[in-house]
This record gives sequence, structure tokens and C-alpha cells, in this order.
Amino acid sequence: MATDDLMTRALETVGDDGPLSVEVIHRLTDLADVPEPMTIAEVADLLDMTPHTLRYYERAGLVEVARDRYGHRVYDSETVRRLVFLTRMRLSGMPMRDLQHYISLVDAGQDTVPERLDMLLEHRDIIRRRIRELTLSLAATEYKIATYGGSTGPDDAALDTATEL
Amino acid sequence: MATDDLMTRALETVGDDGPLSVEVIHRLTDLADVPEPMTIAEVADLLDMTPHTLRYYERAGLVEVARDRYGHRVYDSETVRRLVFLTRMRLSGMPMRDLQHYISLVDAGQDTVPERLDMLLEHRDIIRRRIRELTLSLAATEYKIATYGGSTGPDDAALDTATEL
DNA sequence: CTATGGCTTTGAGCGCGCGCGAACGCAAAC
DNA sequence: GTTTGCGTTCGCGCGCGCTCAAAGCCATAG
Repeated sequence: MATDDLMTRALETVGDDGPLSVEVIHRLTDLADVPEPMTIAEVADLLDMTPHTLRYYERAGLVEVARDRYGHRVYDSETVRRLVFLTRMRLSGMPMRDLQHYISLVDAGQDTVPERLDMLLEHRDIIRRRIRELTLSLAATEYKIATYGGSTGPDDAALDTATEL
Repeated sequence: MATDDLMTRALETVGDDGPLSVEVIHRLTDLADVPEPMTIAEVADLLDMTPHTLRYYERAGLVEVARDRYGHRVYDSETVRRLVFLTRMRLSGMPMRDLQHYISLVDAGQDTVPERLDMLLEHRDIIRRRIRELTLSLAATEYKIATYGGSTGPDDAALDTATEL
């Protein structure tokens, strides 16, 4: 279990086409099973990223991380939750620049809630469009796979070589 | 219509959650409404890419393009179809390297059909996984949006600032 | 009690995938 | 004639993260 990242666990939980209930979302963010103060290696393992990337995020101002008496980073659950959020946003295509902006809004206090909401709404639309694009590409790919398989006639042979689709 | 790319047209055709029938796929690849020999600008417009990128693909060995007596590129429907295919694969995440390999297989003749099929199957799985990832991120984003909106209680307020999710 | 290996720290620099920009010339079209 | 659009080449730029180097602390092993 230690080597699984959150997304992998989530996908296993959900299955190929299961419903995405609120409960699933909750389970996703249920971090009770991880130790409270985490090392950089543990967090990296949890989020399926390298320590390098975590330090990179920190330099980029996305998180602040406390240190122990040896200067080693100590991640509390608060920070880990933020990193989970950030990772998810990155994975769904939000650029670093936008993440930095979002975090700056969070740090700026409650007045920025509307703007944060706007960012989330816009990002939601981007994800939706991306899903539609991919669904289309998936359909096209499956179509091509199907015609490849059943290629017997001249037309189908043409499809093969002619790179139709 | 000239400024629309294929994907945009396709998405408009499909709508937000319509079924992806074979007919839709056919309509997608119905290039009858484009002139037979196309210039680089026309193809770029059709595929929503720049002439630069088209020349780049050509240099990369993905297509061979004939020239007219002025040295200008002349794209026949065959080449355009290949470019449509390549663009779709790129958009759905296939790296240039794999596209180059695929094209080399196409050029190598019918013996490579099984390997091409393998590539397509693998790519199909990648797209599927990507869609599931995005679906999950979408659900998480929508969940966060919902909690942002209805933040009245103390727990919800904590969600706001604590970057939960 | 060293030592060997394994983790951490910082900083600077590199690399990849993908494509764009700039500079320049030539032919056609207004 | 000047503007437009295409041609080529060289090099750059971006986003993102990794590599490399030099050094410190800890634990287990001899």
C-alpha cells in the first residue's frame, strides 16, 4: 500500500465506470491512515512524486513546510491536504502559474473566495472540455481498431494503409 | 466555418453528453467539403495548427508533402487524412516518438498491421485511464465548488481555507 | 568505535517534448 | 512597386521537473 499513489487507489476504488458519489470523494481525501508528521519521502510516495518535485513546489511558494531540528522537512496533515489538492489540479492540467495565483488568493484571506470560486469554475469547464475531447479521440481510436480487425474488403484495406481517421 | 478546427466542430456536433455513434465518427472524418489540393495555410486552419507545426511534422517524417512548381507544399486528401489522424493522436496524448514509430510501421507495409494494432490498443487504454483520472478530478473540483458555495457552518469554513481536497 | 550506506539539505544547471520567432529570399497579386 | 504568402534555417522559449554536486546527520554492521 505504501507505494500506491492516491489516484491509483481512487481508480481502483471507483472501477471503470462506477458512479462518482460524494462518498467516494470523501474516501479519496480520507488521510486518516497516514502518519501525522510525514517526511518528504513519505509524502512523495503518497502523492507518487519525487522529493525533488516537492521541494520544487515549495520553492514555487505553493506550500510552506516546517523543519525539524536537523533541518529536515516535516509535513503536517494540513500541508499534505494542500498538496493533495495541488497535485490533483496539476494532474487535471492546471498550470503552475495558476496554482501559484490560487494559493496567493488563499493566503490573502476570505475576501478572495469569489475569485477562487471563479478559478475553480473555469477549471471545471476546462476539465469537461478535455474529457469530451478525449472521449472523441477514444471513439475514433476504437473505431480504427474495429476496422483494423475486420479488414477483409478493399475499402477496409484502404483504411489500413490510408491512415483514414 | 473556415476558422473552426475539426475538434471544435466535432464537439459542437456531439454536444455535452450525446452518444458517440459510428455515424458521428464518420461525419468527423468526412472531408468532402474541403478542396482537394490544399495549401499549408488551409490545412493549418482545418487542423487548428500553425504552418510551422505542419512543416515540423513533415521534417519529423510523419508525412511527405508534394510541391508545386514554386516549391510550395500541396496537400492531397490522403495526406490531410493522415494529418487528421496524427493530430487526433497527438491531442489525445501520444508522443511524437510513438507517432513516428507508427508511421514507420505504416510505411513498412501490411506485415506490421498486428504491431500497429497493439499500439492502438495500448493507446486506447491510456486514453481510458486519462478519462477516468479527469473524471475523478472533475468530481473533486465540483465537490469543492459545492462546498465553497454553501459554506455556512464551521466545518465548511474550514474546508475553504484549509484547502481540503 | 569507526564505517558504510542511506537519508536529508541547498543551489545551479540541464533536459525533454513541442513548437514558435526572427530573418531572409522569391514568386504572385493588387 | 509594395504587399502578401510561401519557402528555409537557426535558434530560442516555455513548462515542468530532474540531475548533479557538495555536504550533514543517522543507523546498523563490522
